[in-house]
Amino acid sequence: MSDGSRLEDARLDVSRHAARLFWEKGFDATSGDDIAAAAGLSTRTVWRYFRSKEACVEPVLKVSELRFAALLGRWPKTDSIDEFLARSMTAFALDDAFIRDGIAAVRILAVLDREPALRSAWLMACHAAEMELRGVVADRAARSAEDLEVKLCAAAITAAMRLVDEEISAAVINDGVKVSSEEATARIVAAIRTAATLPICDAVA
Amino acid sequence: MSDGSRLEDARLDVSRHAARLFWEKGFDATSGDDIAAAAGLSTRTVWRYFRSKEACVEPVLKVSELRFAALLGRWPKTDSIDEFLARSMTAFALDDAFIRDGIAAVRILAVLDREPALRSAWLMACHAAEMELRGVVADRAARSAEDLEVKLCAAAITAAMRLVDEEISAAVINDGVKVSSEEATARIVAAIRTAATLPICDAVA
DNA sequence: GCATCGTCTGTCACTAAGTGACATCTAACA
DNA sequence: TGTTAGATGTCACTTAGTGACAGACGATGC
Repeated sequence: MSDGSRLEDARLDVSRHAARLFWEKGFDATSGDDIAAAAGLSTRTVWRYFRSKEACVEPVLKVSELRFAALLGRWPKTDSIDEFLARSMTAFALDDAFIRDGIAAVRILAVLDREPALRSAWLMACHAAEMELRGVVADRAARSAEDLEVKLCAAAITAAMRLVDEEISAAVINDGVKVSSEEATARIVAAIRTAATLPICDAVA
Repeated sequence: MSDGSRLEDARLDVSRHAARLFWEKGFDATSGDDIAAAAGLSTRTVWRYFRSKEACVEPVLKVSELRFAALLGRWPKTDSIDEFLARSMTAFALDDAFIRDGIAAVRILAVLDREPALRSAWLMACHAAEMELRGVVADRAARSAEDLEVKLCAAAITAAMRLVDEEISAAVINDGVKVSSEEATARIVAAIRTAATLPICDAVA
């Protein structure tokens, strides 16, 4: 593993602590010193890792989105989105890290209405995922990632997935609703299908 | 004009100064004191108006988007998006405040790649516009604004418009390309048409 | 017309977010 | 084994942002 990746792992670890503290104490009541102490490193290093306190939560929000984008990057051209996710989402969603980071993310998403700083971080995480999704769309559509239609398709899909994530998180955490993995997957698939502006959801080869 | 509106006007005025300073000096090199001095009020008041330095630029980014959303709110159900904007976009785009704030926004959008704090503010502004657009979509689709399909449609349209705004801004400021009002409108219309997931772009009554 | 009230603002002192400089440590490399 | 590059902690600092208080001003009621 390269040094860059090791640093990314370190940032993700700190981000997990930040997310837990933001969830337990609230954003304003959590200090940079709190985050540093929880993560076991100096406050200076926290500010080396993150450009702002709200940015501390971005990596853990981003990692779930990027893992999902990477999963979509392994989507065979011969499969529809339904076929592919029906087959792979269960194994993907059972992954330990995914569950742990997913819970952290779901908790953060549940409080966006009253924490603009966390919404800001979430929108930045979604934007990063959108950038990754451009590659997936470009590949399936056999077009350049710089193509405006590819960018638009990726942006629309990302927006749709963000909505579903927020809805499911609010339902689960705030309203106590139980949502099965299959149901969540079905809603994600439906959202991707509805939002996709290029014909990439069915087999393309 | 109510007090609330007067305060909003004050915040917008400060935001215009902030945007100009962020553009001229860069985000990091601009202090809260700088913004306060330029706006002619105390630093304390700047922090009463905004929750963070990056949030200072949100109002001026938001106002263009919200004005456009308000314009779409006046879109007759008997018109297509093309008909309506062909008729109303010129007068709308000639509005003095729109031009001034539009230029400020375009300049900010041109530097998003190297100013994550400004991108963060821009994404928050787009999110606010998305909330307004839900009403427009709900009205045209004769559905509730709480309907997930309405939310999804508004999110996809907002994402598409954001991309076009960013592309045009980067082209105009960074690449020196000239984009006419008619051309910008045509691109916005095309983006809205492509992204809309509900049948609202043509006459609905 | 004057008193009262609510809200906004500036001042002041302060906390917390975030930074620059320097020294130390450690892993990688020759 | 020595060198180098990069990460980290410490320290002192700047800047972002806050709480408390007093004054100003417009709205309201009598």
